[in-house]
Parts: sequence; C-alpha cells; structure tokens
Amino acid sequence: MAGKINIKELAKYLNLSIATVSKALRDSYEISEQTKKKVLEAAEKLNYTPNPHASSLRKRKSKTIAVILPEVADNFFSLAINGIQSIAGDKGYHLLIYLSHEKFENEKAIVEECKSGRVDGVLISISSETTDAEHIKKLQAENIPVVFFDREFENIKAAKVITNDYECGQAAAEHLLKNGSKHPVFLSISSSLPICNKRAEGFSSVLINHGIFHKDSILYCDVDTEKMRKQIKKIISKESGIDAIVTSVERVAMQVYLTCHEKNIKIPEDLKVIAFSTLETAPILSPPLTTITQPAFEIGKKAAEILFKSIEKSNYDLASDLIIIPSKLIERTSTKKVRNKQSA
Amino acid sequence: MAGKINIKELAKYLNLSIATVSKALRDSYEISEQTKKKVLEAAEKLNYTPNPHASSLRKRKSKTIAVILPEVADNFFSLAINGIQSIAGDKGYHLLIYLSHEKFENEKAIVEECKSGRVDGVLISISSETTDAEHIKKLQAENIPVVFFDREFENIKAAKVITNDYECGQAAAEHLLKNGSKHPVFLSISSSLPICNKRAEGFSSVLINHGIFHKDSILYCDVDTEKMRKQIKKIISKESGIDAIVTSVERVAMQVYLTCHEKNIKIPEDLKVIAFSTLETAPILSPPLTTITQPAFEIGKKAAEILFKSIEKSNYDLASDLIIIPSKLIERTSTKKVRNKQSA
DNA sequence: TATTTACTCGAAAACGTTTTCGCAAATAAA
DNA sequence: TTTATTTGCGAAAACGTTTTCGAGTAAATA
Repeated sequence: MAGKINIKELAKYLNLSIATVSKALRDSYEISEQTKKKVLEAAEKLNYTPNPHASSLRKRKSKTIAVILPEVADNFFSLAINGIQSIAGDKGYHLLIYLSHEKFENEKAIVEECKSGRVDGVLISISSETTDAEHIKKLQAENIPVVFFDREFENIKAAKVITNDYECGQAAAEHLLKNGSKHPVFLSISSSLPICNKRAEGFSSVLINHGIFHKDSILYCDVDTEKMRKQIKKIISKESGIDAIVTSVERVAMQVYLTCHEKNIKIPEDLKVIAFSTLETAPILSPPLTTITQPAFEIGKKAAEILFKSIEKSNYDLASDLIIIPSKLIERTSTKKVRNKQSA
Repeated sequence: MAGKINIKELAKYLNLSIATVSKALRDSYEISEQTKKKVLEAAEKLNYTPNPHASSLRKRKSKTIAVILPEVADNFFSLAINGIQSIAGDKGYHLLIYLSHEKFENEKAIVEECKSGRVDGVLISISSETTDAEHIKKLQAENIPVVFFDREFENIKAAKVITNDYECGQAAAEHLLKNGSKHPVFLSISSSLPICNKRAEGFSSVLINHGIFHKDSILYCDVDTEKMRKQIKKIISKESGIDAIVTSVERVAMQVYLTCHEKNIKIPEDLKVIAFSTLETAPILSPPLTTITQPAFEIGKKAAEILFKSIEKSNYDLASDLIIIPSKLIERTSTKKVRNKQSA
C-alpha cells in the first residue's frame, strides 16, 4: 500500500524469482502468459513502479533527452519545445530543459552535465555568444547524439534542422525595397550565429545588387534588453536616415516596436519593420507586423525525430543530416508602401 | 581519453580505493587535503564525470524536479519556468518538463511517472479538466513534495503559490464599470479551475452589488482554439449586447483580439477588453491591451523556493504554505472610456 | 611504556534493476 | 526407449555509485 515497493518484495509476494518478475514486466518471451498475467496483476495491486535510476544504470539508457535553449520566454522556443515534446511524449521519453540565457559559459556547463550519461541525446540551439564548438565535440566523442535546431554551429559535423535563412534575408530585403525603402538595415544580435549571419548575408546580397549596400547596412545590438533598447533608440531616430529595419530575432522586434511607440515613430510611415518571428500577436499589433515566420513546431519536431532515429539505431549516422524547412514571409501593415511619403 | 571512465578506473589509476576517491570527490573530512587534490586533478585529467543514475540510485535523491504544465506556449508559463529555473539552476537541480495539454488523462499519467522516484519534488499547475486530486494525493502519500503554482487544486492540503484572483476579478469589474460598461461578461475556460472561478466570483460580486449580474455574466468557452473561436464570435457580435469582456487567461485574450480584428469590431468603442495575461506585447497591440498582469516569474520562483525548502529539510511541513503574490492591473486603451458612445 | 585520540584510508554492503546462463521438466523426434 | 528440442524459470553477476564500519598509523596523553 504505502510507498516504495520494489521488485524484490513483489517477487516475494508472488513466490517467484526477481528475474522472472522482471522479465514478465517487460513482456519477455521466456515467461508464460499465465505468470505474466499474475505478475501484472500483483504489480497493479501493490502499486509497484520500477525505479528508473536502477533501470537506467543497468541498461545504460535513460529514456531522457536534454533540450538546451538560450531562453524559453520566446515564442519560437516555446513552439519548438511543443514540437519536441510531441515526439518525445509518444516515445515515452523525458525532457530535461536547460537554459543558457545566451551565455557561453552556461552552455558549456550544461553540455558538460550531459556527458555524464544522464541523457541519451541532446537537442541544442546555441547561445548568441557561442563561437567555439569544443564542448559539443566532446559530447559527440562520448557517443552522445546531438542535433542542432535553428541556431546551429557551422564548423561541426552534426545533424541540423534549420530554416532557409539566406533566402529569407533576401526576401526581406526585396520586400522592403519593393515597398519603397531606400535605407533599410538589418539588426543582428550576434556576429557569430549562423542564423543571424545568413539572414544578414541574404539581406546584403540584395542591397549590393541594388548598389545601396554600405557598412552600416548591418547593425549589431546587445542581447541585454536595456542595452538593446538604447541602441535601438539611436537607430530609429529620424536623424539616422534609416527607413526600414529587419529584426533578426523576435526579442529585437518587440523592442523596436516598444521603442517606436514610446518615441512616437510611425510604422510604416517613418519606419518599416519586418521581423524574423513567430509571434502569435503579429496580426493584432499596432500596426500588424510583417513577419518571416519560422516553422518552429516543425523544426522542433523534426529535430526530435532524427535524434530518436540516431538513439534507436546506433548505426544510423547523424552527421549527414541537414534538414531545411522553409519559413514564410507574411505581409502585413508594418511594411506597407507609403504613397505620399516625402523622401527623407 | 575517450568515453566513459568510471570511479573504479579512476581509483585504479590513482592507486587508491574506490571509497577514498568517492569521498575525495565529495570533499569529505575523512580525506587529507593532499589526496583530495590528487584525486581532483586526476578526475579532471581523465575527464571523469560521475554517473548520475548510480548516484541517484544509491542516494535515493535525483537532484531533479518535475514541472507539470498545461502548455508552454503561453507567456505566463514561460516566465514561470524562468522563475523556477532561476532557483533550480543555482541549487544544481535539473528540470524535467511535462505538458498535460490541458488533458486530465495526460496529467494523471505524468503524475504517475513522478511516483517512481525519478524526481525529488513536483511543481504543478493543473489542467483545466482536472476536478479530482487523487493522483496528487497518491504522490504525497509517497512522500514526494508537491507545490501548486497558479493553477491550484482547492480540496487538498498542499503548498500553493498563487495570486490574488478574487480581488483582481473585482478590480476588473470595477474598472470596466467605471469606464462606462453596462454589460460586461467574464469569459472562463473552466468551471473547476480555482483561478477561473475566483476571478469570476470577484467579478460577479461587483456586478451583484451594482444589481447588474445575470446568469450570462459568466460565460464558458472551450480550450480548443477552433471551438473557442466560434464561441467568441457569438459573444462579441453586436446582437449579444455585451460591451466588455474579461478574459480569464491569455489564450482567450488572443482569440478575442484576433476575432475582433477579423469581424471589424472596434476596441474599446464596440467592446472593451481586459485580460488576465502577462503578454509582453500588450502595450503594442492594436489597441494597447489593459491587463491584469500576474507576477509569473515570481510565482515560479517562490514555488521553487518552498519546494526546495521541503526537499532539503524533510521535517519542513509544506502543507501549511499558502503564498499569495498580488497581480497588477495595468490600464491601457482597450478599456478606455468612450465619450460619444450611443448606448446599445 | 602504555593508552588514547585523531587522522587516513579500504573492504564490502547496499541501492533496484536487467540480463546471461544454466537447469530442470516437458514435449517432440528418432 | 533414447536423444533432441523447447519451454519456463531462477541464481548470480553486472551497472556505478555512496556509506558504514573497521583497521592501521601517527601523534598526543598519561
């Protein structure tokens, strides 16, 4: 009745050996249907639940995966977690969530933890500070499968599930130019994150083709909200001459909007904004925000799928997997063409 | 070098016993400083990381807690996770995240899992379907500490960290009446969730005092987005006579706004909206959304704090803890008084 | 010198599983 | 009947720790 009955006591109760009980519970062919039934019933009756640590220790499998994220209060990552969970839940896997808070040191410590055998695999979206993949390589050296999602690391042989960042950067630029922008900028949060760089490069390529690229076409801001805010204030001021912004990640878009509201800068008249973001509130913002919406759920789901493929068959080679799931540009008011706008 | 060295091999390398190495690593007083240093160095050099399952098995402590949530793509829960993580991270605890997706059956299965000894404690925000606490009581019977946060269960002796829902329900009603609403309704997602009921009761009490309460002052909608959407469409149609809505949770607010935009219903002229929500985008919505903002981060943090208090000293009695952290009403445009509004 | 006392360390028994192997008994084949 | 084969089960050895207890040595006290 009350707490913590183990397999030994269950065996004693049934007048069977521990081995037999264990096998019966795992539905082994070695055990007759009759005794299997008895064991199951007794287990139910005595409220027996196997100890997962003992099991993990013996089997060298934890039925647990780690998900390492920069943060969780970001719609993209929330949706990705949902995608991951949709697969992990079905497979009976447990989800250990770790937050790096965009700090490389944290990420390293977390990855270190994952080497201990606590988890069977790792899904990771790297921090904006991460420029070195040694920690990940050590993980792989311990034969722990790793799948990058969204925020990958370029110089490493590993499975990755990402979106078509370069093309989307281009699409953003083209969209802005088409709608009358003369001086658009791309606002990045990292000079090392591939998602930022590829988006920026796609963006730049279009500007170059139009002969309007210059060194300030790509700007960088801090991940710290306060600092980011200050930098944004400068950028959006009318003196800057900038008439459109592409925000590299969701948090930046939020801050740009908040700052514009505060400073009374009109979108899209004074400034056009297009955001890489999965914000659900995009259509009801003031004004509705044009987004490049990543397939966050699908990315998480796919990443989990290939991770499990690798966990389940050890011969499966992860390293070759590179999955690209395209994003969608959703046009809304924040980038609308303004007819009677006098040039800046 | 490569993979998986255990304490036995480390001991052999050092010419020491397993016991000594183990104690040295845990900084036991029994071991001399000299050998401690040697052990630490060797551990570092050989890249030794102790196996957590073996340790958990032996110590009957997993250094892991479970966080059970209805969903994660909700700002409240994301922030709560941050709060929880801020404490758990410091203490070196691991976070196992489970999603019930608002289904009681899921929740039950998850709680069942937690009984196995996998976790040292449980933080839970119950699903909207949950009306029975037997599963939680079984958990407590196994001596696993449980702390409810936000979405508690009333008929159970357990620690809880919540916000002042009743007063906020009142505040919402008063705010709406003050700003000219004649027929406000409260839009709930559950007739069992205390957070919904208390908010609704506070709301009702004010309407009763004003003699304008009637049976349709509290309305219920489904948690399923599609169904919710249809129900909202009816409610906000001008024929309904309703001129203000209090949304019980964030997701409902989202759908109300989306539907209003779609149906071209003007906020606050045609309909005032006030939302129980921690949406960061509230101030930049169209129009800015008046919210009752819960201290999500603090609730998560406090819940984690008292959970650890109970985990760390087994004599600490959780059952008596009831912590109430107040929410804040933040007035924005969506509930603004409309001067020249002809009565409906 | 004899006896405590403190200081380091090691042997071995847990913790609760899973799995290998072997052993009977029962059945099938020869 | 003898020889294989199958079926159902149990003993015991892992898995990698932590912890109890005792033992040996060196230092301190009597």
